[in-house]
Amino acid sequence: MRDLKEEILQTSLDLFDLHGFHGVSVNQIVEASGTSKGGFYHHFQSKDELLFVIHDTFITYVFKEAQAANVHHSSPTQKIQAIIHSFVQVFDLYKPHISVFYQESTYLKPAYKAQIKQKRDEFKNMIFLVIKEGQESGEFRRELPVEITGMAVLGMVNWIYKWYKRDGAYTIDQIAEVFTDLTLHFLLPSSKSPASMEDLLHVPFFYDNK
Amino acid sequence: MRDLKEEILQTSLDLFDLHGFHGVSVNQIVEASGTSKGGFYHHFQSKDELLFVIHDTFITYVFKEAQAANVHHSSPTQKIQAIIHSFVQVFDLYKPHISVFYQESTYLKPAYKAQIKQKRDEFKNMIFLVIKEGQESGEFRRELPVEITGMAVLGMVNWIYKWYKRDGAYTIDQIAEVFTDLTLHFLLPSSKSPASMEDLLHVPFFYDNK
DNA sequence: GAATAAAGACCGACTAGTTGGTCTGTTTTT
DNA sequence: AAAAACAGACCAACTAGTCGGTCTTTATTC
Repeated sequence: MRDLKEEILQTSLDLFDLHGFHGVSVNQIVEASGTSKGGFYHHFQSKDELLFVIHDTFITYVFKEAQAANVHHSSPTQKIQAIIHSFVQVFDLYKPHISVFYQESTYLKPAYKAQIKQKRDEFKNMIFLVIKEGQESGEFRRELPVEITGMAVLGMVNWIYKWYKRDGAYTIDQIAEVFTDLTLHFLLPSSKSPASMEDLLHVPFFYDNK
Repeated sequence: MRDLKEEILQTSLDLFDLHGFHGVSVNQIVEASGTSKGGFYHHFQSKDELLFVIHDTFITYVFKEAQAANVHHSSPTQKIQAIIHSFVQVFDLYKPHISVFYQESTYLKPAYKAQIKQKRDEFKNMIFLVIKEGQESGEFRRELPVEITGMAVLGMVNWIYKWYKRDGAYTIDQIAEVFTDLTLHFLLPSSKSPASMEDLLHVPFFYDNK
């Protein structure tokens, strides 16, 4: 009656998050999920397929979220704000998936790796496009090279998985707000930046810096 | 006559970079280095020690560089500029080390892991301190929470290892300049930002954006 | 400087344990 | 009754690491 496949996924997700893909054997997964080798291989062709499913679940979600943010807003500033915000939120929702995604993608079999890479690139290009769009409309600083700037944003956000903890000093919302603040500060021309920022950022918890 | 230990290090570094720590067996290392099991275990106590040496080499270097930058400059703005610049350069010098450092640290044995973590934390704290110093002196925006802002900088730079390639579209110097530009743009108060920036950033290759 | 001794560098067959995966059989659901 | 869901003993391949032995370099003595 219980969904064994889901059980295996959750269990292995937690184990991989703790010990890495190669730090966990199929036997360990099987034991921790309260099943058997037979149970495992009934639902997954191989350990590698399990790894792929984890990757795919996550990247598919992120991409759809970004796409929604892209469609529902008109100005590049609003778009990048929405993308960063939803993207950062993901790190609270999908923490274990993400750890696996960024730590273990090396070990994906070529056929799987290619699929993941494609979706990942699409997401990356969406961010690049928004930046370019913003530059062309004159909202964003034209001096910035799109790729480097885009990778800066991606790096800043992606790195969250290395340090974010639910019970840490900052909530995921606070992180999202600061990161959008930082991003807009380097994207928007300095003249525009301070004045119009006040409308966008409702500076919630910042004043506790003594 | 050749330095076998160094040969093993370089070879395994390249192999780990390509296939990950667990994707490469000691036998493969031994074969690719043109030596034997005996040769390997004469120089390294275990495969785990090899992993540690790679980690330690890199983090020790980075920390010393940052420390130097910290001492040789007085103002926080100059410090953060120097730190980012030298830090980004490292990604050209130590690419394989860094891949291993960020991908495989999960697999360090506890005793080794503790050592690395300490050095890594020291480096992180140096960046936090510079930001805090800048806020206290009034150079940097006081609204920003130190930790989140610091992790943004770290993430932005650290992520380089995922995408930088020597024969890519941008040199490591270009990346370093853009990243310091971005960082100063969100650290410095908006009023200061544009005017004083022109002195700091000699905007070299930016005008090729059509 | 030749002879000898000692230490370090290196070799490779071997082992004990673990790994992902299979296969036959049983139970449970449709 | 047939098909899907699961169990668990089993296996071949591979793993990190060992160990007795050899070669090469260095130190010491005559």
